[in-house]
Amino acid sequence: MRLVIANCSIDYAGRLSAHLPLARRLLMVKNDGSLLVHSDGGSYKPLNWMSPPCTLAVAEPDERQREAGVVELWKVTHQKTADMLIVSIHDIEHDSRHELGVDPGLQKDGVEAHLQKLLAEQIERLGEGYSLVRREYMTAIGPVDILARDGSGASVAVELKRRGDIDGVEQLTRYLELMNRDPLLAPVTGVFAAQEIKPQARTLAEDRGIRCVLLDYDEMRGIDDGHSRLF
Amino acid sequence: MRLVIANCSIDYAGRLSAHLPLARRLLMVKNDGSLLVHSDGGSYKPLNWMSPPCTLAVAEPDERQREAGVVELWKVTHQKTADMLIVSIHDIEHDSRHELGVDPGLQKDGVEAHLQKLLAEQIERLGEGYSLVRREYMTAIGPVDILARDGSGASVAVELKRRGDIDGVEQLTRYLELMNRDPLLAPVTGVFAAQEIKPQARTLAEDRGIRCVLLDYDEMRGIDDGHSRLF
DNA sequence: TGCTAAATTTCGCCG
DNA sequence: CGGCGAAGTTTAGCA
Repeated sequence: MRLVIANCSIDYAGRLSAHLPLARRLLMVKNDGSLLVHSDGGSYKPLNWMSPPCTLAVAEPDERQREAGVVELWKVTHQKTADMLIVSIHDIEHDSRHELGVDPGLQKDGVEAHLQKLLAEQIERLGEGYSLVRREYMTAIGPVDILARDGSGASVAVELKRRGDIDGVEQLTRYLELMNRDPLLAPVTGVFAAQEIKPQARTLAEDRGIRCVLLDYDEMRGIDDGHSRLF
Repeated sequence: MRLVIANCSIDYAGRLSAHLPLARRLLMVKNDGSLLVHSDGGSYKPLNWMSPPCTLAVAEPDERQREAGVVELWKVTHQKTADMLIVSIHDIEHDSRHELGVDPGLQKDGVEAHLQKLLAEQIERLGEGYSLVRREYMTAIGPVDILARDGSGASVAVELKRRGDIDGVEQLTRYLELMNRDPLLAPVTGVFAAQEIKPQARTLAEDRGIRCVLLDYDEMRGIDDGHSRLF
């Protein structure tokens, strides 16, 4: 990600035409080439933007533009739609680059995060003698929703979903493969827990020795009594 | 605006509950206290955010959090809705502040910016002998949409709107008052041009000696033939 | 992959 | 200021 604070004016031509007069703004260039133009107010919506897939090209300002004070021209063009965003930069106050990596992404929820908390508290739902190690157990490829131990003390990795789909099984499989290479954890077994598990996902999971557990959200919330919160 | 690049995890509790696992992200704190959390991909929508009006408070992590690697805690709370966003910062890579000032705002348009270009090209629509001086003529209180000269060489300030309302007349009035104090420009007359002019706006404009001109977008575009673009 | 409907929607217009 | 509807909508779920 590249962050630029600059005096700039902006023209957009695409599904509509729009213009931003000269002012100091934040230009956020994401790794995929997409651009967001933010002011110091308003909501989360940028003043203007270009969605991926798109490419940013830096052009030389022509003489007329240079006379007008333009020192750099950015042309951001969309691959398919031919939308174009032109940033006329007059003055750069700040310019920095940062490696952010791929984001693990939002665990959104009217349910899922809560479900995770509930299952952590009611870990015995997975079986007699189960105990919680921790939620969001970090691995090199991302956090495992819940790490637990079964009655015999063996590690159990739990993948939690509201709707249990193939993707979730694949995800858990990757975690298990990685964790079973760690002698301190191995052997690690897997539990795929969800409110609803698609037949395909169940078949795949059981074929890989992953146990499927259906969770009753209302019942779990009933026990929890709803008094507790995330904080 | 404050820009922070940090390793952080984020919890949101409000209209829903959501969690962002630990990862490197951009935290954008706007002047109104609102917060945007961006990753290096996706669209213009942040991973998470808090809309204004809200306040950001920095808290000390407790012992358990400190052990988990949290060096700073941000609590962003919404004034009315009691929504809360908690940013657990593990590591700050970058932290900078920037004064951006108030943004003049987007001149959006399926029409207006295009209309401005078209009228600039077809300035004779305002009357015999009219000539364009320039679009976006800058004044101390903002840019006048179009500055032109009439057949006699007198300055004409044009305010352009899609829907001509009282506000537009007031705006043009302010420009006219300012410009008429400039001996190089004065006397400056005003033209209020729009696709549609509200009766109240027309009355006010004509009362102030401002001429109203109705623009036919399709007709103007027809003459322009659609071959030209903003660039 | 294409559609359908919700969104922590945001934004603008109209009363 | 509240309601209604569109958005360069975006996003998520489902066939």
